[in-house]
Amino acid sequence: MANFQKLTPRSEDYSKWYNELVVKADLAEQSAVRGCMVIKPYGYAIWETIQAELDKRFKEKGVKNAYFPLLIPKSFLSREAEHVEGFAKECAVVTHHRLMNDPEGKGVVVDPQARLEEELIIRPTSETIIWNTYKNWINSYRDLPILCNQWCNVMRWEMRTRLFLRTAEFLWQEGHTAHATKEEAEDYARQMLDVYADFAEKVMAIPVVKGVKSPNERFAGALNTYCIEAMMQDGKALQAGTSHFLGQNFAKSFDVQFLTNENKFEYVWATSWGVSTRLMGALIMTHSDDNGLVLPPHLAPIQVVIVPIFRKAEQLGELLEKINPIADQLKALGIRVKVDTDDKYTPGYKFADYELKGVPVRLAMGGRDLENGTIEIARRDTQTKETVSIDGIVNTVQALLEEIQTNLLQKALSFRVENTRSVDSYEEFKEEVKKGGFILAHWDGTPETEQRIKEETKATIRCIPLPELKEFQSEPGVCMVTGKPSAGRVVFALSY
RNA sequence: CGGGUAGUAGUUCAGCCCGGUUAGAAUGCCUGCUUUGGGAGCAGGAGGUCGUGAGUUCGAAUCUCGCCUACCCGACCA
Repeated sequence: MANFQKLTPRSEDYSKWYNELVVKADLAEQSAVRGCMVIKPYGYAIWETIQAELDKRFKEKGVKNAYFPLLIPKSFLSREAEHVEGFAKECAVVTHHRLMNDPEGKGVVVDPQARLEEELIIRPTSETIIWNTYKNWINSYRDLPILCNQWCNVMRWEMRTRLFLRTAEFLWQEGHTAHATKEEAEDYARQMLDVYADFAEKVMAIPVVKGVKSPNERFAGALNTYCIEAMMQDGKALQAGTSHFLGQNFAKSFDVQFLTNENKFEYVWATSWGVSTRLMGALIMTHSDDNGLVLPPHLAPIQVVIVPIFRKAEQLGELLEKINPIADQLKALGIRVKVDTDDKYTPGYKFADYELKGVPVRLAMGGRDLENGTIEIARRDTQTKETVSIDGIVNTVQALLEEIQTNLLQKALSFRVENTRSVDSYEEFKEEVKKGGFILAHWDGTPETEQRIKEETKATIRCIPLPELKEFQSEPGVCMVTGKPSAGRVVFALSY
């Protein structure tokens, strides 16, 4: 047996495990640029599936895709006071437009003559450039609503970065909608949150808590921020998506008014919503184990891998006579199948490798199976395998993929339930927070109290759960810190 | 951005303290033979401006300083 490198176990060092997994499962790697990653083909294939699934759901909500510029005039950012306050510290700025040969012969230097009159900001988010554009698109109530989304990259000059979880440049989608009424905009922001939650649970098998952010955690420039919060295996919370009700803030900053059917001018109501490549991080930290990635079938680039076990080329041919029809039938059902006929690696190597890559179902067939009319079927999520008759294998696999999808969600949900608890005293809270998980506690609703809790325990309010989440509702009580009245428990946790 | 650790072959690392031929190992990679039911074996081969720029020195992977990058702890954030 050769010396192969296993992943650092999660119990030993969770973040080391995460970093190694991302690289070894071939999802992404560091680039030459600080904080910026290269997303490798296998990782990007997962992202493309995420995109495709979300895009389909957006379009069902009437959203159309568009594209706005990467660069934003510096002056735009200062139009909305809170917005600039929120992003100013992490912006990359373009100041020149030309290079020249170094007069001293050391490569190229920035041409000082080529300084821009107004600096351009590499978008950290696109509200400003989009609202500047919407101004030209909107005259009357008949122009509304505008429901646009763009898939793009953004840049936030983060101090400390981690692959997928927090990179200086990341990929995302940002939806920006314009509405005639407050009610319609609020409702739309809420609906998009449902789209995200449904996607997270059905496709990514990640259970999420839908809620609203406390004022401290709200998006810069928003009146209300809805979010979905997920619990990672180490008990920390990860914000998986946000949907903002922006009120008329951006309309006022960019003077976007429309004429109502009563011939009056009114400011437009806005929403914005987004999810990013951070979802990849959520995916990894929700399902994967010490043997590598575990992918929910709905997202797996390869859903089923078939490994023939053979000695000679003739034997491979015999095996393929059985395997190819199975692969074809699976493909006909829309299942993504790979038949691995490579003769360079041994079956053992392949098994370990596909486990590292998170392929949900593995079929293996060798000489014994040929004689017996059987096939070995192994599932990634439970690490179990059995030898079954080749008859009906196609239906078995199809059903198993759905079972794995369901099982992953259930497993993640159970984990969250086990690690969610109510706490009433602040002393107890301080102890419980260290153990990780979600803590449901009463809070007086003030930013001061939240800030104090954050400073003393590092825990933040992840969200105030929506009323529809029955298991998160509670009787009114008193704040665990100040003793002042509290309408209901909110979710506290350490977070990414 | 502050404190700490590190950067040598594709990867993981040894060598550095105490400067001195041609910089090593394992693994991976290539070729051939052999093997294939949980990371096979043998033989041969390719692969490194020692992160980068200065400096000290007759001589630097090794000593000094700057810079870059990664990781950990803070502050900041999706």
